[in-house]
Amino acid sequence: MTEPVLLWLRQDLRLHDQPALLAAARSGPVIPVYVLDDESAGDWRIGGAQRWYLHHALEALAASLEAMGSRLILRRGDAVTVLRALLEETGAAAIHAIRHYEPWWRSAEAALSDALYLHDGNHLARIEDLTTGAGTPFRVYSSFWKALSQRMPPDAPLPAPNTLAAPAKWPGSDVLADWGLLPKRDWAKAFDAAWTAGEAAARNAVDAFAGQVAAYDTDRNLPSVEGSSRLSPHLHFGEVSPRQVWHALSGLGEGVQTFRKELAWRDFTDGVVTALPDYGDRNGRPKFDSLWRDGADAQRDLKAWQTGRTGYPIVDAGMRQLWTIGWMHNRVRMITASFLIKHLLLDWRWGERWFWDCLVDADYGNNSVNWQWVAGTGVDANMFGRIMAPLTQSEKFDAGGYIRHWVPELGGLSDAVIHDPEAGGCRPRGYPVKIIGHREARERALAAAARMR
DNA sequence: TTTTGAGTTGTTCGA
DNA sequence: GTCGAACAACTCAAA
Repeated sequence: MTEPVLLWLRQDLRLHDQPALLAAARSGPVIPVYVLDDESAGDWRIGGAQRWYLHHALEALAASLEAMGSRLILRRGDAVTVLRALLEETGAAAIHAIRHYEPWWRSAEAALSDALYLHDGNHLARIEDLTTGAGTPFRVYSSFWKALSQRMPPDAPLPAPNTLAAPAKWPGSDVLADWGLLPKRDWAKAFDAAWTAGEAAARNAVDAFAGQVAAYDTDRNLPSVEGSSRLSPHLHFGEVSPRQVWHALSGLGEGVQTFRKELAWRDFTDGVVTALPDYGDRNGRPKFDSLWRDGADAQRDLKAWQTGRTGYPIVDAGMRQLWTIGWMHNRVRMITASFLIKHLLLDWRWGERWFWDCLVDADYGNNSVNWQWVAGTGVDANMFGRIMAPLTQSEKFDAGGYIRHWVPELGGLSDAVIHDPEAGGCRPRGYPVKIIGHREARERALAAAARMR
């Protein structure tokens, strides 16, 4: 009997197009392992919403593996320590895993390098292959896309293995329910209705989106329309790979190119955080370090933003959607983020942390890069002085239906007044007045930025 | 090294 | 109400 190998699963919870799984299967008996690691990542350990998702994703993956006569071994602790112990315990010859680019995973991979075989599978291309003429990583998306395009399409997705040999003896496993991943807050019901985790569900989501992608160009910007892909949690947990998505959408019309450009952002942002590992914690441009408000008033404003009580309907709708289903429409993410940073003049990291805890799709690269982009503090940044006008955006992208759905106090208002009830002379019961006026907020932010310069 | 052109997602103002 | 121009401004990528 040959020695078994460990298959270390992280954000790649699938059986199809899983090169680490295929390589492991070819080498002999396979012990699939998921390690719940709340230590390596420090403050970036997975947040509450993702724990809910992870619970269901692991449940689905374990069922698929069991259908193949295999198992999913669950362990908890620092990943390097746990895997070293498992190598010892099982006599496994090696670990196979898909490469990930979060800084804590890169450290763990380096620490295990003598036993670890890394495979590329969660990106459209190898990050290190995409560099500028000078050999440095891209900091500007459009240039990155140009370089990536030349390497597209990605290779065809790989099949799932037919069989998976079991080891002579299975190591012990934690019981998933004992991990306490399901939240104490009363989230579960709305989450259940919004998301189905698992590889099969991910495939269904891709199929459903394939039917809509032709209209993606216009519909993705309309919060009231289901025009975005809703694939982000599936992609984050690797229930589907980006190249599977790329190929599944081939030849489906104009919107495909636009969507693929969005898909490529995952690759781009992982390149940025590979070059700048603390990008989630540190301003890309240090001069912004002292721009933000602090103190009790700032905390009160943060709370109003988090709970969707700013008096700006589009902002409040977004924040309540986030809290309720662990996800927010992309355009509204921009509007709410810009509002926190510029209208409330609060540190973007406060918002980033909130998103990290609340989003089922929170990705270290995407979250950091996009917050810094909106804030204007980063590489490839928007200018700070470009302040989104929430009321204009709400009207322009026709968010009336979206607001009525997520802000029940405004459910009875017509499109004519819903974007700005105050200006329309409406004072709906229980809905707060604006926390700050748009013009006033804009002038305050611009003045603060001018002082900084 | 220097220069040049261009940059995910806008807003406001005034004609 | 609609439209185009002005806005403000810094860094990156490539020639």
